[in-house]
Amino acid sequence: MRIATWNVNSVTAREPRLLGWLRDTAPDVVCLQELKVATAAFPTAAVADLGYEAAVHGEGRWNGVAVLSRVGLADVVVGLPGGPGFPHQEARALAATCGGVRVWSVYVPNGREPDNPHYAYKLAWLAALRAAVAAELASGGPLAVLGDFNVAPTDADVWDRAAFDGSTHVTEPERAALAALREAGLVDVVPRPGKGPHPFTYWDYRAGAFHKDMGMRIDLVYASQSVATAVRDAWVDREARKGTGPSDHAPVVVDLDDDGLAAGRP
DNA sequence: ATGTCGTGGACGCCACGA
Repeated sequence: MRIATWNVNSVTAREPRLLGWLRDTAPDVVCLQELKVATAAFPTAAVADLGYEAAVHGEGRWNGVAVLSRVGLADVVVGLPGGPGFPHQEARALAATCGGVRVWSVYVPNGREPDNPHYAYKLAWLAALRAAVAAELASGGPLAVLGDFNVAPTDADVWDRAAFDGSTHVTEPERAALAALREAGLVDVVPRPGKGPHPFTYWDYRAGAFHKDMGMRIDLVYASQSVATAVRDAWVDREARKGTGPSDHAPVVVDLDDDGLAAGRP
């Protein structure tokens, strides 16, 4: 089974590239973030033509998450149970069971600046995610949380640590929130590097950041032990960041061994 | 370091978020 995550930065603007990427990459399950469309405006028919069912949680101008699957899509939960609002609940999480794996698509709040109320919201949101994940892990089934976490887990996950002094994405409390997810039972499935030493997944549109590899690894795959042990390969699809009209994020693709996955099921 | 995107409101640009 091939699973992936991609922050598309507007599914409307990215629709041609998304459809082409689905054809070329043929993932079984894809988690999408930053749809920037209302649920009704998601290109459901276009992805259905490629064989994908879609569970969509949109909200207009910002946010928005989805799970696309061609291996079944059941028990959809929209939103983060017990999650905080800013001030209202935003479209930042959606869960579904696909091919026997519980899959979450998450778009963690950005945080803006460490002294911004959005930063406290980010930490509260991550705490709620941990609680929701712990509840899911109690069932013992395979689980994978994929998405834009807006946190670089280590200093090696940003192009220049010094450039992030005083910024979000690298602070100790944000990293502690990721550590808490790992302590709850999830494993950070780190993709192998592409060009350059770091498996970055995001590069700013400005200043030629992509070509200078001034990136960050903030799109993460956090998998339960049974899923992590089934990982055959994981990589960043840098091709999707190239050319005309890319998202500022590249997809992360993970191949799972189906036998290993089956063996890990209770 | 802040150079670019994307969106939507009232435009032919601006504010905002990332």
